[in-house]
Parts: sequence; structure tokens; C-alpha cells
Amino acid sequence: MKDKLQRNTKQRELVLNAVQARRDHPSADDIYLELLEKSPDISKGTVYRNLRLLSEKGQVRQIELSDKARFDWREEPHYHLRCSKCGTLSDAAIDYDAALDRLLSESSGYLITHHHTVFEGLCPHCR
Amino acid sequence: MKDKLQRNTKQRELVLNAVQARRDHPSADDIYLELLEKSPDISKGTVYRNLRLLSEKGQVRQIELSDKARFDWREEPHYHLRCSKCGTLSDAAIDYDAALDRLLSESSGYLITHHHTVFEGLCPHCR
DNA sequence: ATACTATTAGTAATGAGTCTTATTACTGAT
DNA sequence: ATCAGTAATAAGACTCATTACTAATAGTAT
Repeated sequence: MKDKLQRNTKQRELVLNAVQARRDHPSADDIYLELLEKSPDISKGTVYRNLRLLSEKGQVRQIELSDKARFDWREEPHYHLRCSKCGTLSDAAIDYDAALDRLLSESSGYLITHHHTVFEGLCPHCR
Repeated sequence: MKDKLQRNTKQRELVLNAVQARRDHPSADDIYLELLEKSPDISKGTVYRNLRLLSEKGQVRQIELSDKARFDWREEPHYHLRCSKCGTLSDAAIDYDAALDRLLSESSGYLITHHHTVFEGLCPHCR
């Protein structure tokens, strides 16, 4: 139950800043390649590990997609929208429905913490 | 625009039958290993390809998870529920909300075809 | 039966993500 | 400021789901 000490490293801050500075939805590798430009010694494992740690702490949001994870600077839960053709990912303008979590918690016996939703379709450019 | 011919092969039927005979949510590799028992010559690529083709035709449903794809015999769209600890996957007792697709189609300019939702939480056994 | 070609078996290749290990560098205590 | 303890790192090997390649096979229309 005791929290284990977490240190503040330059690399962790670089990763956090990189995600927060972007307004798209980069993959772990996107962030890694971006950081490589300014910090040629940063390691891929470091980027992946810090992205996981930061998303566990809630400072960054991990979007679970089937092909590969993407990351999001927004802290509040929200849904996403992906073009089936070109793969573009954007935020969906539909509010997160927390009532579903409560409803399903009662009926299923699970302790539901959250859900994630991805809408699929053709974007204006591809349709 | 012309439909390209699809052949009915023994292997494709084996794959379809295997998925439809199960009431859990097997991965592609689960199906491959199961078929190997009775048909030692079946190839992994064949199983993966046919699962994709069958899900494109709607005879089988592909569940998009971040770690690996799972498959489902049910044809109607529905949501899923995954235990964050043990990974167990089950169907969620909440109806698919097609109204969300229409709503977002109007506001986003996308042509939304569907959405997929996975609830996360601790199952009765793990909580 | 024949011709056409989708599909297959077998295997190599890809790519996201994890793991390993020796080294480095935070952090709290002296 | 120095020191000791140990979390975190760099570099690269590794895992594992999925795809790509290729010569051989087998549906299907004629």
C-alpha cells in the first residue's frame, strides 16, 4: 500500500512536455523520434516507460487502439473518432457518459472504473 | 466496384465453424491452435486471413483490443467488459447505442459506421 | 477435363512494446 | 557538500501478434 518513491528525471519531464505541447494524438514512437532530435541519447525504452507511468498518474491519457497506442494531453475522459480509410484520429464531440459505468457496475458485479469508445467512419476528406 | 470472386475453401469453413462453436472470445492464435489438433497442416497465415475476411463479411465479429484481437460469434454489435487485473473478457449487458453514431455523423462531417466500447474494471473474483 | 487464378502451407519479415544489464543520477540523511 | 541507497537510464536483445512472400494447390466457370 505504500507509495514507492518516484524521482523527477529530465527524461520524464521531456516526455511529459512533448505530449502536452502537441495537439494531435502521437504514438509512443512519434514522441521518441521527436525527442531524439534534441536529445540524441534518449532511449526508446525510456520513452515507453515514462509514457506508461505518466498515464498511470493521469498526467497524460493513453488511447487504446488495436494497431498501436496513442497519447493525449487532455486529462478529462473523452471519446475518439477514427477514419477507417486514412487513419486520422480526432476527439469526438460527445460527452463521456459516466452513468454507463455506474449502471454496468450494478448489473455486472464488476467494479467498473471507466470505458473507452472509438467511433469509426469516413472523414470528410475520404468519404 | 465489381465484387471479386470468393472461393469456398475447406479451411475457411473450418475457421468459421471454430469461431461459431465457441462461446468465449478467442484470439486468432487460440483458433489456430485449436484447428491444428484436427488439421495439422493448416497454416497460421490462413487462419489470420480468413478471420479478417469473415469479419469483413460480417459472419464473425472482431473485437479491437490494444493487446491483441479477439473474435466473437455474435453478429449484432455489442459492448465488452474486461477485467483490468486478470484480463477476462465478457459481453456487457448494455445495449448498443446507434443514436450516438447518427448524432456524431451530423456534428462531425464524418460518415460514422459504428463504434466500439470496452469497459474496464475489476471482475467479481479480482476485486 | 481445361484454364484461370484465389487460396494455401511454410516460412521469413515486420513492428510495437518489453526486458536485461551495466551504468548513471536523483534524493534524503549525515 | 559528501555519501549511500536505489530508481531510472541507454543500448540493444528479445517477444509476440500480425503480415508478406512464394511456389504449389485446389475451387470454379467454361
